[in-house]
Amino acid sequence: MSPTTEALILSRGRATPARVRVLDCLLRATSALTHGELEERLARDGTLDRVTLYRVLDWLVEQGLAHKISGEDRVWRFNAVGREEHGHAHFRCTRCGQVFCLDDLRPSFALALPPGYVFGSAELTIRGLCPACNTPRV
Amino acid sequence: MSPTTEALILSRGRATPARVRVLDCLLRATSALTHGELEERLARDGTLDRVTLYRVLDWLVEQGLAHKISGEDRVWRFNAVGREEHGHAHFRCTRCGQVFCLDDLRPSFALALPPGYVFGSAELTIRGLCPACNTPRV
DNA sequence: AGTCAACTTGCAACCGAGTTGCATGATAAA
DNA sequence: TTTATCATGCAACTCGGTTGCAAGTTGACT
Ligand SMILES: [Mn+2]
Ligand SMILES: [Mn+2]
Ligand SMILES: [Zn+2]
Ligand SMILES: [Zn+2]
Repeated sequence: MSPTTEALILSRGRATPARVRVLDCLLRATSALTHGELEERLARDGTLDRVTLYRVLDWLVEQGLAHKISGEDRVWRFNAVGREEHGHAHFRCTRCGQVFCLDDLRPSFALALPPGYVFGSAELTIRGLCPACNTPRV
Repeated sequence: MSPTTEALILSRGRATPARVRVLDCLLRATSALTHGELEERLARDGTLDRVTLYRVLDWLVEQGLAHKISGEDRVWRFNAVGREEHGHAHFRCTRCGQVFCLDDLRPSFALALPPGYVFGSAELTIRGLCPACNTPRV
């Protein structure tokens, strides 16, 4: 819909309606979305096949326009990738289950791996309460 | 089998053959094991129902004798818990897929959460090459 | 424009890790 | 020994995700 979304996709391949709709939805979201959540939101303005949605998501990840987060509920969550490559720090709310990307939180760890291990990359997940779930009781 | 394993379980409940066999297998393992890997290893000395294995694993986790690790392949991996509560730092080999617990690696992060978020716990996963996969080419 | 290969979509069937219901077996307390 | 509680085995099920294939769309090249 929005021209920026379409331009983003065009820079990587064919800007099909499905791709534009999905990326648009991801860009608008404030937290990472599951396939099911996307399906629900997209259904509000037309139909989109389950499998097509899976394939569009895979394609977006492949193209670096989105990334997917694995969680404890065996469900992938997807998030549009901003201009900057982030440090993959994520926040999982233990109350509502939502997952937020902490884009500008680049954690610094001091770690010494046991001998023989070769460091590749690190992924940090914080568990706790998100702002919405952290409302003081009335 | 080993008396220590049986004692460990007895301290938490009934030491059934299935529980002893499973925990014994976990204690002997050098990396975290999937349900499938356990099934395979346990099959070598007798039969054990798939569902029973799932339930035994749940029970061990519930009792604090094991803990489970979620990964990118949507498969739980289980690991016996030593005496000390570890800091949940894990190493996932990007070549062989094995997951190792870095028990004595207690990473220190410097992180500042955005306002509104309440810190609960942190989980750190390192990706890279495990010692076995890091053999220099001959 | 017209042709054709490459890509995209939809549908149905499938996969596999994990779960549930229920009947049967073992165990421990009363 | 009776009885309630817990553990096991089997079948059927759930559910997120994948695969095969036929039909539709796109775009490059005559
Ligand atoms: Mn992220
Ligand atoms: Mn661990
Ligand atoms: Zn929340
Ligand atoms: Zn390895």
